[in-house]
Amino acid sequence: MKKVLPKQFYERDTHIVAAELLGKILVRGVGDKKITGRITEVEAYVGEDDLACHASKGRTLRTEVMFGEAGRAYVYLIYGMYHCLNVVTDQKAFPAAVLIRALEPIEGIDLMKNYRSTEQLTRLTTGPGKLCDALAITKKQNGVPLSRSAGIHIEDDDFTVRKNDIVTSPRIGVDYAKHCAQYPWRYYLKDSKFLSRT
DNA sequence: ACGCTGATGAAG
DNA sequence: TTCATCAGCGTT
Repeated sequence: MKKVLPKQFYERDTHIVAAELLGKILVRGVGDKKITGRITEVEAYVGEDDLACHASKGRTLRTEVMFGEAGRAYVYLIYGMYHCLNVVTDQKAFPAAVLIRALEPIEGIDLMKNYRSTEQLTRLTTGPGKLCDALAITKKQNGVPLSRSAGIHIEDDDFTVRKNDIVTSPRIGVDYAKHCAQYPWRYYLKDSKFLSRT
């Protein structure tokens, strides 16, 4: 039975949310079309003390969403050309989020191929920038509560993920974050063919 | 190994 | 107001 993850799901410790998001379905509604994929890889960004987290710069226009309510989308532009999708976690006023890094495509694959301009299934959603391309996610979605009406939400379809299926590693692309760079805060499904490059 | 690209925050 | 930096990707 599919059910939309409620706000309470996100209002918990970021690492628990991150691990539990693996295997869930990211659902994107664009017009009357639907694009979905199973989450295979995520990263946790936790608080102002985490030097890899944008919130370590303090509360600014950009990081405002992370300081707000859980269960909202935090979308930003990186390297001038790619968008990244995060979901805000934990309590209000504590800035934290989970970056969605990779998906296994399920529905709307032809649409994803169009958005991405490639035919290869494994190149559609295997990276945070790629999956935003494939699902047509931009800063227009920044700050929206994850819900059906917003055109973006996450569902539980009772897919089972065992503890042994989850692997952790240091986060990608955060070498600048000093001691925080080695925190094993990347979570992914061990046997998935749909992961970002290592 | 490198260039693309523009928002962001820090420096001045 | 400029400047270096960046939670990535594709091509070389």
